Amino acid sequence: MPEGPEVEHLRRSLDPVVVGAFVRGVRVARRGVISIAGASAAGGRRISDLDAPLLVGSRIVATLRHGKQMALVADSGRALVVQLGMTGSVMIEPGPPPRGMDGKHRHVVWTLERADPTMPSEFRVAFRDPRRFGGLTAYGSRAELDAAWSRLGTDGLVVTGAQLRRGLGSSRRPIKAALLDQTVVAGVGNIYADESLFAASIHPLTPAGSLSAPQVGRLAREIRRILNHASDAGGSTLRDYRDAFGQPGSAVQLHAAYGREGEPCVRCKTPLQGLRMQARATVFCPRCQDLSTCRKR
DNA sequence: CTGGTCTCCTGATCGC
DNA sequence: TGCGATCAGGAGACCA
Repeated sequence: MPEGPEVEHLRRSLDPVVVGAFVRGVRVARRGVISIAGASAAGGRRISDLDAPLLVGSRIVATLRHGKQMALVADSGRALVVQLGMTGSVMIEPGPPPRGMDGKHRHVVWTLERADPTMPSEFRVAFRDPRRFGGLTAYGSRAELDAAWSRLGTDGLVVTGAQLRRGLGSSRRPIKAALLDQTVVAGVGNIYADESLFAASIHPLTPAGSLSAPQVGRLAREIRRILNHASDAGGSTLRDYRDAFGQPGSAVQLHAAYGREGEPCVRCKTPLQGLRMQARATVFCPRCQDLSTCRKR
């Protein structure tokens, strides 16, 4: 499932193709995936009213990312945020539309054009999301986008110990639940929460506010390291994730905890344990991540 | 305010 | 071979 590293890698693969491109048109197959910031859902809007929010008639000047959200910024000042949810993808389509299953659930398809010898002058960019946990949110200005992103926690690829400590506060909820909260730290999802806690030797059920400053510092360091490493490896492709060119990522090979329940810990060979938290699979090493050693308060 | 649970949604996989 | 049940989970709604 796409988390910060997958979205970052998608952004990197998309950036050189879309920045500088002109948005000639858009086809909206499912209005429900679009929302307009500060307004009601786009469901009742006329399709033509969605042209400007979807950046038609403007040129894309930048791609940005915060946490699991990616934004396309246009020279009109507008910004469009893409959230991939579970199964979302943004794909560049230089040729004919994909057939079969890959051609289904393409909810929004833009036509872009650019003067570039490496691409046809006109190509499509498709937002596809079978399960529809993702969607598009249109912002009228960069300031609105910044305001929305300021309500999220610091991005996980750059989060410091002090910032993470501030985000965790004195909460007694399990540290893993806190890491999944995007207002605490943005971009950490189920996979990288497990990986980070494993790397920092912290049990997922440890009350967040009971961690010592050095423990939180180490956790922040591991989050940064793991998210950046995974981004460079192209993200974790379990099943659905692909970059803008349809390529899977190889970061699954880096996983030491996620998806390895019952397998030996890479550090101490103890079989990894599993539990469910908030209906999410959680894997940890009962020896390396011992709950009893956490600081009591 | 906080933290837990429910809900959305479809494709892959499993058991019979 | 077919088919129903189960599972995957991000994020916001909802509730105690």
